[in-house]
Amino acid sequence: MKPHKPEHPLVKPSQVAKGGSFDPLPSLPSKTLTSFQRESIDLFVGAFAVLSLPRSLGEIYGLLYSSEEPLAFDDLVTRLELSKGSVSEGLRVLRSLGAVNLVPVVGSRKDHFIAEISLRRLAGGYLRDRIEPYLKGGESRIESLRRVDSEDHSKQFLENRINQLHSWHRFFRKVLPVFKALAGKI
Amino acid sequence: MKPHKPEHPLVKPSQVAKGGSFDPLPSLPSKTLTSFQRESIDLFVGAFAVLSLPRSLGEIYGLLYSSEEPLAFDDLVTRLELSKGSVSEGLRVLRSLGAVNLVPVVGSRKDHFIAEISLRRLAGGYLRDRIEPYLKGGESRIESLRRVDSEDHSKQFLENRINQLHSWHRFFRKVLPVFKALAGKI
DNA sequence: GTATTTGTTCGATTATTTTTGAACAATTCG
DNA sequence: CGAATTGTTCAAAAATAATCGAACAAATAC
Repeated sequence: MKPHKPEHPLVKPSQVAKGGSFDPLPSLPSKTLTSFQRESIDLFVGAFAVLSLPRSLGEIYGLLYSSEEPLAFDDLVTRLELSKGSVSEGLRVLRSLGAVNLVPVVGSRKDHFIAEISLRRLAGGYLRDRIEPYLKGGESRIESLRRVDSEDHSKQFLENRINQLHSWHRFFRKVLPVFKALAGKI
Repeated sequence: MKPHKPEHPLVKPSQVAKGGSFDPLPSLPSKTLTSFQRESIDLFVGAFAVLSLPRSLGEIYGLLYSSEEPLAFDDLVTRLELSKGSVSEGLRVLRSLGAVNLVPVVGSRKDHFIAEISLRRLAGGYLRDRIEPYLKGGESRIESLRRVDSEDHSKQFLENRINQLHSWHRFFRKVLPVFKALAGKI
């Protein structure tokens, strides 16, 4: 059956890669930010959205990335106009991903943060936390498929599918390290 | 400052790569499904979750993947116990991603669907729809950063950052095709 | 010790996404 | 032409996720 109406959006707004279209983002905090910082935040909010990571993470990373000096917790709260809760949580996740590092600043007892700028480490953290755990468990899952008996399926079909799953699995296990290695060259 | 309490989950449930842990998924439809189908659905729901794609998409793809014959719209509705709306929308997205194909079935006027099983096409569709648009626009965005004047930033710092963004951008533009090509070899 | 600063926690609120279901449109059947 | 089948649409509900903010804890300062 044909569609009643011609078209319809394909991806959800938060995942839309707003690339060339410079349509105004849902209003970014502007006060006390340089235009470089504003544009960077914008850029990273978009990049994080591609990975389905929340906007606040993109804002925090973007501001740190575009700041010459380490920023304190409090700077993030005031400049991004985020709540302390969001910043605390955001930093926790970013740090666990290895995207943000805590640095000591002499003469201050506040924590200070800088953006990790090694692509290798950025990509590595993301893959480690978000992709690899799934791949890791996949092995045994696929193996357990071999142990289901045919029921309604032809032996042939089952074997083809399971073999394919295996080879997909091997593929990703092989390619991720290659990807990381390449990222290390940047 | 140190955390008050030791730990806390790191990623949201929907993104958790439930790998080795065979904890029961939030209840899957079981009626009329073979155990191979149930396990496959489970597997793909997890894989789709890694990409932050909704559970219903994983279920639909998983069932098609593990079905020997093409399935009609209606089969999906009844076997997965999803609403017609969800299946319609799910198929629309999966088709647009190139993950599901419409096939003719003689003697039936219903639409019938099969899973795309070429990794090359699967990955290609995802990258094309979700990643490439962002990369595409990135070019001009980064270029426009060059035109902001220094304000508070040192010339040096700005240049470093912008050059790095450029090289990241080049990296991804180069690596994605390589990835696709590799996926084509499977 | 008491106060202040700094950051975390967590329940509540808001925002977003996903799913449902009923109305509707298109197509084929008789 | 109706009637039946097949699938789409879209508003509303449900589910999930993100953010806020007040209460709290830890560490240092005084």
